[in-house]
Amino acid sequence: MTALKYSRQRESIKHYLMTTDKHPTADQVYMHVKQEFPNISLGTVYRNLNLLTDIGEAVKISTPDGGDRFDGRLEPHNHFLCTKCGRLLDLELDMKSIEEVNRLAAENFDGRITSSSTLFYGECSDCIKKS
Amino acid sequence: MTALKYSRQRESIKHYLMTTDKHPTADQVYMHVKQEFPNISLGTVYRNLNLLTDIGEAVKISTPDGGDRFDGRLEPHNHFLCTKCGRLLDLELDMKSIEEVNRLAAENFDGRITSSSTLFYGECSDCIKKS
DNA sequence: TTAAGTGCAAAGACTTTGCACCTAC
DNA sequence: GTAGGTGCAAAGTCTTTGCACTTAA
Repeated sequence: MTALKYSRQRESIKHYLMTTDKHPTADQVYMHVKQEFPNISLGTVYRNLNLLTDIGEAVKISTPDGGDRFDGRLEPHNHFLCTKCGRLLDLELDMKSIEEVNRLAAENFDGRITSSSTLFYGECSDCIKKS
Repeated sequence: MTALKYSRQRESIKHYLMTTDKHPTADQVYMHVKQEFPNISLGTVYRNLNLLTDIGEAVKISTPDGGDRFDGRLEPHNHFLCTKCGRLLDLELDMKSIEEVNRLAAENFDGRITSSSTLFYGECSDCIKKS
């Protein structure tokens, strides 16, 4: 049982995640928070990202390319990964649809589903324009 | 332009992926194929898993815990990750539902969605029994 | 005061790659 | 014969961790 203590670094990381839609990697978070805390270390960033994820104040998103991405948007939502440029975008799918999908999935499954996350693949509008 | 040449090692890897439902990691594939090819190297396994993935004969699944998992089942389907024991299971969701989800997602999105993969989280039946 | 957090650097886990040799075609 | 594949080991990338120091409470 370990009490959570305030830290300016953690607040800064959390604030960044909550105000960006970039789904940054740990390293991108590090680069950003470094502007405010030039001495912060990557280890601290990782520790805090994992801590925030554990207590439900951030979400970790795994993609098939490269390192994990982090998201400070906490409502259930889904993501789109552009297979051309690697950009990860929020993708709206209303709560009702998400619940419906979970319900459908649960029908023939004997475990307990608590959440789901869909990753859509394709080409983002920027990449479509360029081609 | 690089022509694909037959290799017994690659066939063995592919066969293993097609006949197991274990969603093995690269290392687990290595351990298995090693029984048939004692000298095979982990590098070869990775090279072939990536090759198979590239040509669409295997699917790479990223999860928030540990390394990527590989799947030889090619029809669109989804997965369930037990957050207790880490097991990754196939989870049925009929094609129509998948298409419906993709359609819903595409509605308010200006990119092009080509596929989707949903990862469900929760507790598997074995872990429920034990608790 | 003291448990929790930090910075740093070393270690770990996972994956890729260069190279000399081997094999399908 | 030769482009492609393999085994091996070294290198790369991403992440975690031990430790001495700092800080919130």
